[in-house]
Amino acid sequence: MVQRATIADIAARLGISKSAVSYALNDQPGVSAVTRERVRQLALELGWFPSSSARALSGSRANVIGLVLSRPVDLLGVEPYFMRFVSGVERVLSAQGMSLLLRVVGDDLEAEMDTYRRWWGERRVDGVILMDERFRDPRVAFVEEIGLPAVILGSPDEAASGREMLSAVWTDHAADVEVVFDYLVSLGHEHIAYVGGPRTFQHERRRRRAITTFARQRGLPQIRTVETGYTGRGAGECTRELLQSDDPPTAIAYASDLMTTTGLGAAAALGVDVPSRLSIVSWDDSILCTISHPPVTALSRDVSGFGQTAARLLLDLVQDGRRTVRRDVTGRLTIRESCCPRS
Amino acid sequence: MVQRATIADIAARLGISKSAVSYALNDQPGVSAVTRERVRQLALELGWFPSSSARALSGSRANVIGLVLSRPVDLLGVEPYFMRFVSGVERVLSAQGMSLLLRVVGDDLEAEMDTYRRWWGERRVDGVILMDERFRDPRVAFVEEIGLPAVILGSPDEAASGREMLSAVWTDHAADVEVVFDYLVSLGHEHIAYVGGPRTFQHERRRRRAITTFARQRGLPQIRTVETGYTGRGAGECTRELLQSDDPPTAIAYASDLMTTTGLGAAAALGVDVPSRLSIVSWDDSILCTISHPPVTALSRDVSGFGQTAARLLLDLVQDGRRTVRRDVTGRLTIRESCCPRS
DNA sequence: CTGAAAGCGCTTACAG
DNA sequence: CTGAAAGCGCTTACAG
Repeated sequence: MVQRATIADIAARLGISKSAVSYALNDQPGVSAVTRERVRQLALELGWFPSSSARALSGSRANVIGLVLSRPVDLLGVEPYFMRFVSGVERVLSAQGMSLLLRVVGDDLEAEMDTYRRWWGERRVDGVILMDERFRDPRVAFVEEIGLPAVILGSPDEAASGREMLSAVWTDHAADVEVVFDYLVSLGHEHIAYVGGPRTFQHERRRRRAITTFARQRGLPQIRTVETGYTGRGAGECTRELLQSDDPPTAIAYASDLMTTTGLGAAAALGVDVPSRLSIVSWDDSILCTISHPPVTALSRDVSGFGQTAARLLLDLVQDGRRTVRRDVTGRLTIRESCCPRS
Repeated sequence: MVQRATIADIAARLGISKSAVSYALNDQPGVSAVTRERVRQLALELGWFPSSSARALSGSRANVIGLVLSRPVDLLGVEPYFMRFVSGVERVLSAQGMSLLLRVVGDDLEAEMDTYRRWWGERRVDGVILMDERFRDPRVAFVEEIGLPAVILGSPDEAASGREMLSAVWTDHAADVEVVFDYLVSLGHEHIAYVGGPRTFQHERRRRRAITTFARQRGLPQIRTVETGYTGRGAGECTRELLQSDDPPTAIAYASDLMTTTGLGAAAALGVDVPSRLSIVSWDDSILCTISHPPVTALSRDVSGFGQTAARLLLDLVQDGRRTVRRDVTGRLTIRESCCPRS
């Protein structure tokens, strides 16, 4: 095992003070160009890296960002969304020499908040990203109370207003709804169902409200929304019920790829052909939509880019105290083979 | 923002020394039961948590484990394997008050090793898990050289022998091969193809070798193996080629769920019915196998449990210096609807 | 059982 | 431009 060098080693070998070494290594004024160069050279030779804990202790910044995934583990494994998001976050962080601390808890906001309390108490993270804003989200007041900088993925009005250390990235659900429903309506569909996730998620509530508004404005009373869990199972059951009802929809939009795929399976099991008898759209696009049969038309969004944006806003917040409320880009519809004009 | 308390605060409020506080909080002898209790009580009231960096600096352990995922980001997002593994690792760590540092790099072993060098240099992690042993894996010698404790997911003989700070969890590929191929052979299949990933992965090489051995021992020369990338695309192309060859297989086993799903699609596109004309088995089981049509018979393994085992071995290594080489449990076949007797 | 002190490896005013 | 010193919040021998 190679002994890891410290600035004291470098200082000793060069016959200068530790402070000079520190200044040289941190691009601070106070050292001659020659000394600076010699220090750097030796640091490189010795394979020196600054001790993260020593730096954190004196600099009072951990250079670590925390992310808690509070969803059922099964879901995390199978829903591509999370890994795509994480990789976007990670990309921005590692480019800045920062790290990502990851914690997986079941669907449990209390455990999530406990984690924040602990991380922040231990000075382990500089800030966190709050995924999936909930209805009356207790996390917002909580992070504010303990003073933990955060970025929430959700609405600016309820979340970020008046908060000191909270930024937000929000999605314009009305715009997304127009993209999806305009398309289906343009194909002649009037009877359209949206199979969504639980109302405990703020984005589900907003999407639903936008759908209702859309339906009223366009005079399409047959548009309806259905609530289920974010599980394949739930989406399958909903699909079955919808298709077996007296007045089945001719088009269904699902909140996630996973739900879409199961919905597709349920339709197939009932002998309802997609797309000739039923058009299907997924509100989220991933390879699942590509490999299913038929490939599914989906609202594509850059989830990794979303993660990058969230990470950047958080860095702005913890590094410069800059609060931001940013609107995420609206999704684009990727047309595949799961929709056709109403027969 | 609440000011975070330190042991100095507690000591001052109680009129005792910092060391007494430290001993009390760490269950060390040297404090009376009464003092200990008063300290604990106050720490609780003040919401005190030990500063992780201060602890790491004096205790010389970071209490953090590192995990680098070096796979194409697209793959990570869509292959359930990684998140399942990560959640297993995370579970063991968080139960011990340890944290997981996650880094996502493209398919790039150099970048992975750079990350280790930096993490270790910065004393940021106590050890790492090396996923997916490669053929002539450069990481093994590397972590040994820099003195970084590690657990490798791979073979014991080439990897761990003689290494000081390397544990291993290995898989008995011959046993897995028997499970899968015995089943297919029992259905009357003789002409079976294995569509696997790149030979740069040690587990692919071992699996292949085990398949070849199996074929020779059973006198089944028509069993063959094909190599492609771990992408849906590659598996689709392989499937097409196999099915359009002069002598197409009657059964195909795929290395991953994702490949299986694409393979299924390719067969459907060619009008080859599964299972009546082609039986399909996936070497990895996840919900993808459940939601596909037909649902796919798969080798089920407890990926999360695998992650837990890896994490435990790593903790044994960094906490007690205990090296272990453990064999992972053999997979069980979950029968679904993608196989039937050869017609 | 208790306290004063050194040390972990840095950063950063403060004097020269 | 350079060095000696204090401090970040802990842990841990070492004296009492």
